[in-house]
Amino acid sequence: MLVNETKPFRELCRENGIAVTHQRQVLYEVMKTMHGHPSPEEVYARVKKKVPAISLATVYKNIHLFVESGVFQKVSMHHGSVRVEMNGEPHHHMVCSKCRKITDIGEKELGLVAKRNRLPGGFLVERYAVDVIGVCASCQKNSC
Amino acid sequence: MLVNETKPFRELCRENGIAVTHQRQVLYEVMKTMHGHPSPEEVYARVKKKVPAISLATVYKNIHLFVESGVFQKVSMHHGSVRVEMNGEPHHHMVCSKCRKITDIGEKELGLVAKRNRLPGGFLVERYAVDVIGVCASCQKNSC
DNA sequence: TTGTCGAACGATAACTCTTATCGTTTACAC
DNA sequence: GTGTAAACGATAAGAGTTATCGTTCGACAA
Repeated sequence: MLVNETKPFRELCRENGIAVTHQRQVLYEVMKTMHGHPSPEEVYARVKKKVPAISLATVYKNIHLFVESGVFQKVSMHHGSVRVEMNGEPHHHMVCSKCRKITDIGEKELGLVAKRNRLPGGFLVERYAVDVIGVCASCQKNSC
Repeated sequence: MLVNETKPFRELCRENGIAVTHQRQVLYEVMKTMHGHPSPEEVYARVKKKVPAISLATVYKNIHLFVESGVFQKVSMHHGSVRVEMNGEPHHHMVCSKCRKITDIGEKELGLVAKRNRLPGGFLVERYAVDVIGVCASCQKNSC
């Protein structure tokens, strides 16, 4: 499900059976450069600079397409709205309970082990999504 | 933050500085009997049977109160809406990627270890919230 | 290159979930 | 009992997202 970063966009579309449109391509290029966990609105604002006539609906529709195709991932925790992430590496999230900010943490740095393929009840594991809830360094200083 | 199950509701309110109202009490009693991860609408439907005149806004307001007081927990992942849970034991969630159903799994059954108090960047850990994404037994059978 | 057709687009209405507002009612302290 | 602040119910408003629909555009065959 990981994306070959060097694969041209045109080929990526063919694989997923979707058309190559100007809007779609710009959206993809812009999203690739965005870090963190942008909301659809944030993506929209960025893309609008390059394609001023683009519609918010188009942004939503294509974000769904990209997520369904496995090009980007959806993050739906601890936010009021849907977020996407372009980080293809296995990682988890540190969520600050004060400022709500979310930071990525690599699977190795987190150091959780003991992964299994099956869990009680016959649940077949695909992946673990770990949110570490706590207080970020900045909020500890400011004691906000 | 864990709730003493035998503590009367009146005392619980006094501790948190909130008034004891009929609606509040019924809401609390009803929620205590609900399992899984009900939405505010589901809670509302249940409470309405006992207090037909209750307003959805009151349900929302009191759910917030209960969550802020630590009486119940909020679950905000992988759902389109806010969910609450009354399970006071430390546990995590198995999320089926096919049917979106969420099942609790105890911390011990999950078997993850290596918890730390500090993470890179000085992040101070309060707790881990683990979502195991995969396919539930029922969806494996039905291959839906 | 051109023509055809279905997919994608933009604009915007509609929908869902949640919160805010406000006049009325109720709990609690005195 | 009485006064006051909190809580209530009804409902409007707001945010985020999706659906609708008429128009435009990309893909593919001729």
